[in-house]
Amino acid sequence: MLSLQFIRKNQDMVLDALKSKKVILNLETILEIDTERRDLIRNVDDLKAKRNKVSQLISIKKKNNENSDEEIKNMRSVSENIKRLDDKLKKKLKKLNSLLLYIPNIFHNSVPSGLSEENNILVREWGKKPDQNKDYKDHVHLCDKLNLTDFSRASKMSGSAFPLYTNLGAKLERSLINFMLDYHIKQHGYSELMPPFLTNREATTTTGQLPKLEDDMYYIESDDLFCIPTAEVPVTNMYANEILRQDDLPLKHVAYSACFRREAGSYGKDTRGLLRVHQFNKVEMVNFVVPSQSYEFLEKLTKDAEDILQELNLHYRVISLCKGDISFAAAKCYDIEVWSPGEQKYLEVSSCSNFESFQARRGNIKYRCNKDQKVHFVHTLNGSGLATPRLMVALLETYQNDDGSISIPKVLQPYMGIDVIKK
RNA sequence: GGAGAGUUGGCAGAGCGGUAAUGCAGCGGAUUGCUAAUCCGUAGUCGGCGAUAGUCGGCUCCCGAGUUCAAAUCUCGGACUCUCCGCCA
Repeated sequence: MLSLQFIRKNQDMVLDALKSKKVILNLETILEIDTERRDLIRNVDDLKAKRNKVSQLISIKKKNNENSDEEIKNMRSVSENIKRLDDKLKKKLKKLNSLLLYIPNIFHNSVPSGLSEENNILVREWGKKPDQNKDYKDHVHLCDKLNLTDFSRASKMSGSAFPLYTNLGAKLERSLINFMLDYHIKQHGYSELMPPFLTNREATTTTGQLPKLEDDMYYIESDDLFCIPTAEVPVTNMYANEILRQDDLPLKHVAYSACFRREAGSYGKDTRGLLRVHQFNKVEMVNFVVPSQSYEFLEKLTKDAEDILQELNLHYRVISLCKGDISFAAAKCYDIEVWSPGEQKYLEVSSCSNFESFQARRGNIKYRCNKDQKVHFVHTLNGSGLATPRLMVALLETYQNDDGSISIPKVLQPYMGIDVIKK
């Protein structure tokens, strides 16, 4: 959410964000309602000031046993007017707020222009593509041969695109999660959380999934709760409606969660195996920081995610998303894509974003500044570190051997207890 | 699912129809000056005027509705926390 004051003063930036993020919304309407709002506030505040003054007077007269019938009579009509205007104001505010929730975040000035994927900028690459002459089997083939997943049986209980990991596949999944958690905690100083996987409407609005993306969420109607699409939702809301101490910042949390996405509208795209699934596991990093430092932390957070791929020795690249590719709530975003030898393409395994004060404003997350003792919104950031399905794809494919077995990377061996998966 | 208790400014805690005591902490200032004491100021938010400093006003005692000239205080509805009972992993 942006402040009305900001919108009033920076209409061009807001229009750019609306256009780039493909949000259809009439800014004029919002500004008109805002003007009406301010007029109403002025009127009703004047009346209330009058009421307060006269009430004071009545109180004094009563104490002195003086008659105040005249004042009381006058105040009756004043109060009626106040009520009328307050109702009107409340309706305006409600309408205004519902519109404001649809305004996307504005861009940081380093975000590349352009509306499509091709305009994303390659920031860096790490490692090398594995030997291009080798005959790489894809992960579906490998999982099948080594009994690591069982999609056809999963469909019996949940339908398509819900993974069922089996045997060493399940253990590998668990190992990846534990390795990543342990690594971020030990090497990067994160504190661990295990959050609820269902969140209410309010919390889901804070992070920006609602109201715009409700169709992409799994929803439990009887309790008005949403299955989280990422641990970002519960973790970011941890400090909702709180004023944090500046000395407590930065707060860096890492959390494992299952993630649920309906992927409405993306049927037929990347449907094979683990490439796009409705439920997956992810280790998520969330930062709460002082505004002046948030872009430093975005770089750091992205490196934290990259470290996992480096430890696993997997080839990847980092790209800076252009205006048209950045999500609704983000001001700037890096995607990390790992190389899949089986697919012969890069797969997104992490998205690291700075939301600046966008989520903080929606969730009312503030801190008290040491210097001036005033209260300001924090900046929130988050990034996957990492999501497992595509990581597993790249891992299995990259580490496959000619005899059909799969070597286990060194860092995972303590978790797996073996160094190779074979038939 | 049933019963009870509670929710007040960063924290603690009074007030129970006349417009938020007090204590502590933090921050700012004053004063005295021997590792401290004392005193003063200091919540958030929205709006008006003002270039800024500032200043004036509104709102805010968990949320919402109601009664009243006036609600932290009374009535109704709801959320959350704690305790007990029931059921269940």
